[in-house]
Amino acid sequence: MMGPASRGSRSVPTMRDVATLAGVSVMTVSRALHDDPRITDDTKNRVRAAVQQLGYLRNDTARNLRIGRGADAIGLIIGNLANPFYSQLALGVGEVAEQHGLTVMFVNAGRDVEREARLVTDLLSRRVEGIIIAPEGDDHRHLAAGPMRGAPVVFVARPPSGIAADCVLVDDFAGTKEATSRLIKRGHTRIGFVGLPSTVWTGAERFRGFQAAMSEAGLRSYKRYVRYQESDVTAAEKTVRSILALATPPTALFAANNRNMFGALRAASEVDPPIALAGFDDFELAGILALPLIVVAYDPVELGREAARLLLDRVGANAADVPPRRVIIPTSVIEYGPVGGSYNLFGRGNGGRAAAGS
Amino acid sequence: MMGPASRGSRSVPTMRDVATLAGVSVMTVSRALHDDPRITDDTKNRVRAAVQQLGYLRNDTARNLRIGRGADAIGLIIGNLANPFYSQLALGVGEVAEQHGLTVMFVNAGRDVEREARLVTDLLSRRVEGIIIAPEGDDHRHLAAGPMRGAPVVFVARPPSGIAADCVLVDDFAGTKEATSRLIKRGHTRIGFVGLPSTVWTGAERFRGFQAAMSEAGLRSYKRYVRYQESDVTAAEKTVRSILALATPPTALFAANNRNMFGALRAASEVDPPIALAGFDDFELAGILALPLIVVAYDPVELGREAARLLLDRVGANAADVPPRRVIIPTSVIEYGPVGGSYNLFGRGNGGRAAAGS
DNA sequence: TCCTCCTATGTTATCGATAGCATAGGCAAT
DNA sequence: ATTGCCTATGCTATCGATAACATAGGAGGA
Repeated sequence: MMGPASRGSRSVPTMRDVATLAGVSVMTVSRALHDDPRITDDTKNRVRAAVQQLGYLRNDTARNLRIGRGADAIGLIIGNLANPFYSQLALGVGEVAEQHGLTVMFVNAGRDVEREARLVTDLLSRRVEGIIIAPEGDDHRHLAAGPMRGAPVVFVARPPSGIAADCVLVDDFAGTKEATSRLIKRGHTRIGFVGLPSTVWTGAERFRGFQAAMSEAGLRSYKRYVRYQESDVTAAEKTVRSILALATPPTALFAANNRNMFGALRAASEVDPPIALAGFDDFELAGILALPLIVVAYDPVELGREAARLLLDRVGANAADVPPRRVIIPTSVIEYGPVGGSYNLFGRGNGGRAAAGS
Repeated sequence: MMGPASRGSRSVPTMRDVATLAGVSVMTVSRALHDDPRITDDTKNRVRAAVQQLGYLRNDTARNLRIGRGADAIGLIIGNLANPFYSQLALGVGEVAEQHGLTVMFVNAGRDVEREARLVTDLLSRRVEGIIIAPEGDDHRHLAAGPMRGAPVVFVARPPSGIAADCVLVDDFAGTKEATSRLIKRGHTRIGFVGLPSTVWTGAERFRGFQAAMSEAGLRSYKRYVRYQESDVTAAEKTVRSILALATPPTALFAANNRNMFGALRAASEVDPPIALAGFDDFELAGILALPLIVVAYDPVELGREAARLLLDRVGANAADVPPRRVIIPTSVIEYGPVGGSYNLFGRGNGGRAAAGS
């Protein structure tokens, strides 16, 4: 039985323990484990045997402190991981980080700037090499060089405002404009827009793209079909339902992100004939839906990779001289659905045939 | 201009710098920052002013070393974050971790056990408090108490084999059995199964549930409709297409996870009348698809939360005496689509009406 | 007035690993 | 044989923060 000294402390073996067991000094252990050529093979073997026997594992906390490194990690502050955009982004970041022997410390972004600032200082206290962030508001003072203590920061999806920093953006404007134009080309004139809060840069940019396409086509009376809201499927569904209930409903809608698109799809599944939809973010089932569908596609994973690359580029190197860089991830417009012509889609009106096998 | 001494090292201020500026000792700074009641308000203010002026931030690496803690983080080793199952799991883990002031270090699981073992030791070197893992194969020796150096480990989605450890599982068997029974109740007798490799526990369990339902109904000749494969949408699509091309195709299919379900949906969208589908994992657009659809739903976020709870329960406490626990996340079966009756779904045969607004 | 006690602060040792310098022992050269 | 050098290993200080112990100086009691 163990005395009170054992309360919770599993007392991991240290290098000193290895040294004692191997009958050498700690420094010799350190050198042996780094395969220093000055250490005899015989000694190395004794050390390695002791390491095996004790199950010794280097304490990176101590090591990092001594060699002046941080935690060998990068911080990632993003929104809801349940949103595929963010999870794919995280995937890309993790991929590149691993190639550099770094781990990713991820934390969920706060709703408010204050919380976000706390997360930032927390990560900096943990001595991450830098931070990748999809910031919430447009007040980015807590991400300026001062508060960041010189650690690099990369903005994703939204550009820094008021401070100089690298960022990776999606071509929101061009993508939205092109997709909207395609709707117009298909003959739609009454087009609605289910947008994000205009305080979100992405939301503003996408709306700008929408406006540009409409203006160029000479369409001006779309304001009553425009809505802004949070990224929430249920809320979007409600919003779209209200738009569709107007006396003269639009014949097409642009959804500003995948949350809004899903909400729109739910609401649109109730109207006949189906409304045409366009929206930002591709999704897996896009190809099998029986309604005119246009999506603005891009690669969120690549966005994450690029952000990590920009960040790591500044880590270690004296990159303070390099001016802020801005990488734009290109978008492409994909037209799914009936218009493509060759798809064999799920059909309306076969509800009665449901229990096909019965 | 800066001399060569400035190469890359941003030289963050230390507690010593603060002490010097405030005209006190480092210990006084430490106490002041911990709001020790023995320190004069006057001194505290001087210290705080110095902290402000220098932008000092506590070095948690040093602190953790001294107080004998690890990195205040938990390791998360999971499969592809692009799979919503994993990203939601990660969300739940992060949620609970944050409540305990811990961050999550996540790394992508390896394809092979060897890589996985490397990731584990790497995380342990970084002194995480414990590890949550969705292991790849069924050889879990690298996760035994020895290699884990006594750090707790929690298995998610798959139980530990050959070692004692906590785990959180989904009720794969019951969920699959119930969903399959519902298909049978709807009159299907020729039911296929698009499964995972049988080496994956989840895959085996779900197949067992499928078999149980079929046996109970006296259905025995389903073997030719059973396939196993990797979790890949494209591969699943191909597989399902080949099943549907059989002389006597099944009238219903069970897809063992969301990847297979999506592949099945793609393939099934090409046949008429639509095949009935059932599958593991709910998905957002399930409610608007015009085919008989049954899903086994559960909460992956809660699975992550529960795993984190189990892990944290063993951290710090002398929980070595607590025997391994097994938590089962319940499933529920949801029937979507035409059979429900009240849904107004996308319809077949309106392909020509596509450009509705034109 | 002197001595105690308390209070605010300082000193030292420590966490575990590692850089830099120090040293013992062997071998070669003179 | 003695000097000198080289090689394998050891010793000490250090990274930054903190626990444990130490101390100066003032307040209060006799």
